[in-house]
Amino acid sequence: MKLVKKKIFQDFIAARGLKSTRQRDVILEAFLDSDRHLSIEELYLHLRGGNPTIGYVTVYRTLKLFAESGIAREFQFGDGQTRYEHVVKGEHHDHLVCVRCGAISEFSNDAIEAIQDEIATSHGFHIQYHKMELYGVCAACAAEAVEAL
Amino acid sequence: MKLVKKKIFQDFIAARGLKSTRQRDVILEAFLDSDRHLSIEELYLHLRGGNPTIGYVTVYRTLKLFAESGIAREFQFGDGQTRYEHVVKGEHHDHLVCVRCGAISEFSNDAIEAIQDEIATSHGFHIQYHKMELYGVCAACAAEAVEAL
DNA sequence: CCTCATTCTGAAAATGAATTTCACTATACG
DNA sequence: CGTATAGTGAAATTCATTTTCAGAATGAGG
Repeated sequence: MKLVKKKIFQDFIAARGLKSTRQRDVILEAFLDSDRHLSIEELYLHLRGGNPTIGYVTVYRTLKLFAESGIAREFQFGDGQTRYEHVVKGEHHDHLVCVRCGAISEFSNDAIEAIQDEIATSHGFHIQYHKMELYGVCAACAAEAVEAL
Repeated sequence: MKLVKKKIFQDFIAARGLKSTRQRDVILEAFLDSDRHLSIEELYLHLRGGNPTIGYVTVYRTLKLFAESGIAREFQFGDGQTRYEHVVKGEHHDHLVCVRCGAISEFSNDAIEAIQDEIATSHGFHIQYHKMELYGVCAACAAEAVEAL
């Protein structure tokens, strides 16, 4: 899957007449290896450990490129930072966001997608994509809360 | 419904030991009369027509208060501005967002809510609230696009 | 009605993330 | 190689949000 995404990005770079650079390689590698749902800053800080360092702006621009190429999606979970996750076309999932610890987990459900299509059709609406997030307390935090009593 | 929301907000103000002011009254009235999904700036600009004028900061703070009191919800639809819509507890709906004209319409669907609960349960997750947005082209924009051919 | 402690208001300043600019550097095509 | 083109990164800018602070309004207790 990682190789597929690399290939997609390389093809995108080539088709656009863009160049392959050390920074883009390093950022792509780190991005694909990372946990999902990274913000620009998180990825930037992670990369600063590396050597030599890569600028914030380059991380920012490269993540935008990833999104344009289709290997990443942009997200806003309400904490003020834009987050990126790696995906491939066709793949889709939604999120469970813990309001206590901020953990983000994923799920997907075909039945919901089917109903969404029905709703859209009945409104004369042509869906391009959707976002669904369930906010609440994750199992780990709930357990912790019980212990604390 | 408008009266109910006013009452809720007044009770909230009283319970918190806050004061009732002309500005809050004006903002509440305008907010409840307005179309939903207003940004701070939109509401501020709308109010500037009035006389005398109310400051941006006051609109900002008052909308936050509305959200705390439970008569409003905060939203991010990806255009960089925070939007507020008026709701009452228990009421819930989701959104269809047109990527061409920005129009936002609402829908609600019990089947989806039921599935969401199941998913949450199977993840040991305690849902507090959820957000679901379908992005695409609305009927009006689709019609326009066809005409333009 | 006054008094006055408390809260509000709103202009201005600060913050914080995203985005642009620009001088310099790296890439890659010929 | 040489050079046109794209990329990089520090600094500056933008833009919405949030905080600060001095003066104004509110309302509870005289």
